[in-house]
Amino acid sequence: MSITKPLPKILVIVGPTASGKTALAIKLAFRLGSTLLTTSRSGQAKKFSYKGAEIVSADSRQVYRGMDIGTAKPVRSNFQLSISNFQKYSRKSPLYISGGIFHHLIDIKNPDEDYAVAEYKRDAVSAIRGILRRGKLPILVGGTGLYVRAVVDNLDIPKVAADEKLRRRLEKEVRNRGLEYVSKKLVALDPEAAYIVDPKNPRRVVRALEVTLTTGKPFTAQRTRSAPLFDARIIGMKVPPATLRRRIEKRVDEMLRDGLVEEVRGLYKKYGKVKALDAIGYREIIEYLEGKIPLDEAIRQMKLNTWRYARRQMTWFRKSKNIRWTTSASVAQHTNILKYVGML
RNA sequence: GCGCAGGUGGUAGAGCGGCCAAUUACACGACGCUGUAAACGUCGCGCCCUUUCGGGCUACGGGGGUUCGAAUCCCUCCCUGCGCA
Repeated sequence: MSITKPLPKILVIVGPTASGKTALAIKLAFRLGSTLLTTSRSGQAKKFSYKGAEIVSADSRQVYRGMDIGTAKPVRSNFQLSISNFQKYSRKSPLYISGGIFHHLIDIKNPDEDYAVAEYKRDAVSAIRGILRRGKLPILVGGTGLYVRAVVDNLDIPKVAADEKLRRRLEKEVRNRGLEYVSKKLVALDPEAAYIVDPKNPRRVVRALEVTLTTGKPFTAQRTRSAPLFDARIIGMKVPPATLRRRIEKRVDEMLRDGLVEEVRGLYKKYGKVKALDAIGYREIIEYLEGKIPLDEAIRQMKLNTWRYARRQMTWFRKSKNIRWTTSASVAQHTNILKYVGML
């Protein structure tokens, strides 16, 4: 038995859209920061080993610049940083600050750039390590279940980048010879795939084949999981369905008022129908801009699709056994959460 | 008032004598998914019983008929849309 160093703790906040994840994260981060000031002013010893917190976003659409209103990005504040502070943080991309707290992995790509889980995992892990190095608590916040899981469960994503040409070829094969045929082809090359890859899901079958064909090794042997990198303490936001639904509808209305149509018009003009814009709020408004549906119909669909997305998110997180659910975010709850991550 | 077309499950909309608890789509519900993940996919969806197979009950505007058998045919009533008055 070797003595292993305890894993660094991180706080993870998950939950459906519009459940208030980011707001909670900012409050917690802010509280850690202010607690520090109090203790140092009184000259007492530090009560905890972190000097605050920084947020790491786990949101597949907020990574894109310009997709602001429709993704409900936290409002960016123009915070004047002192030179020394600025140098302490990343030089790679401009800092994203909201509510006085640093947010990582927001606005890091243009909508026409590819970005996927593997890249996300790499970036998130490095962001978290940076935060830990600075002696702060990393708070991973997001609704993209796969992204969160990639980091928390330390998934080994096969290092095969998307090969558009190959994908197109395989998709064509699915159309011409049928999905069943292509699925069988996969199983012939990777027998394990028979009970791991859903043979009825073209996208998953194509990806598995993509990995198998380009590496010459079975896909299923490559999607493994390594020992955890962090001691993740996960908080789940639980909101009563009726409340969540109301919030979603209200938020969609606000997005429209804030100029979503103009935002989408600009992005669509500049980038066309790129993958990043295949997102709720953008899809529907594009339909409207193309004259396919009236605006009120686009809004109706946005509300509905957001709601259904929220449902799917809840399904995704529900099955995680180690989530500690919280219904409200009172000060007492904050204290409990911080105790949970060993911050108090 | 006359003529024509209709009234089917949460909605739209098929079925037009037995294979119909009723095609399909949407909504709704449950679930899956390791490089598109706000993506992609699967299952369920009248009620009741049954582990499975299956069985029972109530249903296609109301009522009444024809028939071994009706959502489907006939009569009648009510309602809706269009045309003519």
